[in-house]
Formats: sequence, C-alpha cells, structure tokens
Amino acid sequence: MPWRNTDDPYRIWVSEIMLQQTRVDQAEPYYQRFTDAFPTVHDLAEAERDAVLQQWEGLGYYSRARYLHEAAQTVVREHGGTVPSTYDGLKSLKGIGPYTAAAVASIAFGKAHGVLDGNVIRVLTRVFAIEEDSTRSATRRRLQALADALVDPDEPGNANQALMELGATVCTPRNPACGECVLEPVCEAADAGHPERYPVTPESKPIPHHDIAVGLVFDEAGRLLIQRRPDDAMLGGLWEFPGGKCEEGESPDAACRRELQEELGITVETDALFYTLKHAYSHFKITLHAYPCRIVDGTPTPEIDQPMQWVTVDELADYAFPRANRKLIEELKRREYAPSLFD
DNA sequence: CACCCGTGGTG
DNA sequence: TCACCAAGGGT
Repeated sequence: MPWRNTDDPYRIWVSEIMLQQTRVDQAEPYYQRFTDAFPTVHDLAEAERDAVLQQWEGLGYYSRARYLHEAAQTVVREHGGTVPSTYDGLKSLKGIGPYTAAAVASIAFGKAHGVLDGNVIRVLTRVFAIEEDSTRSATRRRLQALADALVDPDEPGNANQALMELGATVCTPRNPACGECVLEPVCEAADAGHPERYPVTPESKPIPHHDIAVGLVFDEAGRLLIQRRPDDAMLGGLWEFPGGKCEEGESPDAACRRELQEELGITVETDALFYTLKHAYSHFKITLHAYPCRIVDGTPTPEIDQPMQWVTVDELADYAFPRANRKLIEELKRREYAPSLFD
C-alpha cells in the first residue's frame, strides 16, 4: 500500500473514509491533497467547513467530509486530540461504521477485527457458497463472524488488506481469475463452476430521470449568483447555480424562470440555452439545462439555510461545487463567456 | 429495515 | 450505451 505509507491513525482514518464506496485510484490524489491541507486532526478540527468541502470536491458522498470534520472536532474536544484505539471508541465517531472501525482498529492499532467490505463479502460468499441475500442484517452478522474468525491475530491489518486486495484484483465481480486464486482449492463456488453468481443480492429498482433547469444569473458587473445547499440536503453544504426540476410538460426555460421566482423572489428573463449536460447520481439521472438570466424585477432573497453570493467567474474556484455544476463552470471558462443580456 | 447519498471505471 | 459496482454510513 505505497500510497498510504503511514502509521498515523489520523491519516489511516482519513484514507478509510475516502475509500468508502470509492476505488483506491480515485481516492489517492484526494488523500495527498487533503492530508497536505490538514496534516493533523487538530488542523482538520480547526478548519472551516467550506475549506474541508473544497478539498473533498469531486469525491462524492459529501456527508463523509462533513462527518469527518465533525468527528475530528469530537476527537480534539473529547479525546484530547488522540484518535480512539478501540473498535467501540472509533465506531462512536460520526461517519465511522462497522467497516471503518474494524479497518482503523486493525491497521492502525493491530486489533483483531475482521473488515467486511464489498470485496470481503464477495470472497466469503463465494468460498462458503452463501445463498442468502448478502444485504440482509442476518447475513451480515454471519459474514462478520466469519471475517472476525478468519483474520490473522498476529497481523490483522495486513490480513484484512490482503483479503480486500484479493477481492479487488482476483475475486472480481465478473470473470474472476479462479485459476490464480490461492483460495480456489477451498472455494465452494469455484468448485461448482459458478463464482459470479455470488454474492446474492435483491433486484435493483429502475433509476428515474429528471430534467433540471438552472439559471446563470448575471448582474451588470458580470458577476454570477450562486447559492449554498442546505446541510441536510443531497450535496449538502455545496454551492450551486439556482434552479430546480422541470414539471411534467414544462419547458426548461419556463422551469428556470419559475424556480428563480419561487426560490429567490426574482423575475428573470432568460437568454438562449447556454449548455445542456447529462449526469448520473447514485439513485437518479438528470439532464441539466442552463440559461443565462437577467433580473428584471425583485431583489434575490434566499431562504436562511441557503445563503447566496455574487461572484466573478474566477472566484468560482474558491467554492465547492458538485460535478455537474463544475462542468458548467468549465464550459463558461472554455468559451470565455460574457453575457449579452445587458447590451 | 428501507431508503438516501456522488463519482468514475468497467464489461 | 448502459447497468453495475466500488476499502459504507446515517437516518
């Protein structure tokens, strides 16, 4: 694990949070940047929330960043700045669940807890030909007991990481390389010739699609109006261009004008469509339609939990945006766009 | 327990 | 192109 060459429990903790639902290759540059910006748990605890989210921008699942920040403050306030060394102590922190508690306890502190991530679940359900729905809690308990029993108590951190590595590189979801697998002689699924059938999971539901309209609201100085999303919302704490969902049969530019009227109390006129892009979130897909806008009546008045800001295109770099909005910003810069609305 | 939460790689 | 999935956790 050359990219995480450290014994520092804080850094191991940060990396394990980043690795939740995220591949090593994707997390690695973020880990370097993040630990440069916040080298110790004290630095993270004292940082501004916006600065933390800015470091996290692009990694997704932004609640991880908010919880990590909150947990760092808990460690400083209640644990004297020392990361807890036990499974229970770790798990009591915000954002640390069964996986991360076991990972940090074993890797940073040598405690014999088995980790149960997607890789380990795949390996174990194959080796033991577990037919039960692997997402059910009863099955999870059985798998956790297996992981705990199998972990090498002499070097639990290495044992855990080796099992995850096996799952990531050999015992893959499709086309597993059973011929190269050290567990092949004892694997029931390989013996039966159908390893890819495990783990058994319920059918996934269809993913809905929405059309979203956003306004690139310019003032006469050429600044843009941005708004911060509420903490408890999806993409909580990130900034965005104001807008919202198109209703059934509603055109995107009409939806844009309606949303800005409803959310900010302003009447705008829209220019020609600036850009359209498609984007996929974890549980739905969108097509985003962006319209340059000019305020013709009213003064923008946001809700208290959704503060707004007028910024230049260059200043957009100083705020954390979700990926879809960042693509819009890249397009603004690429075209060196200037609104013609005030000509 | 069911549902919610991002993004990028992959076959 | 598109569904699947990744070093999951909170509510």
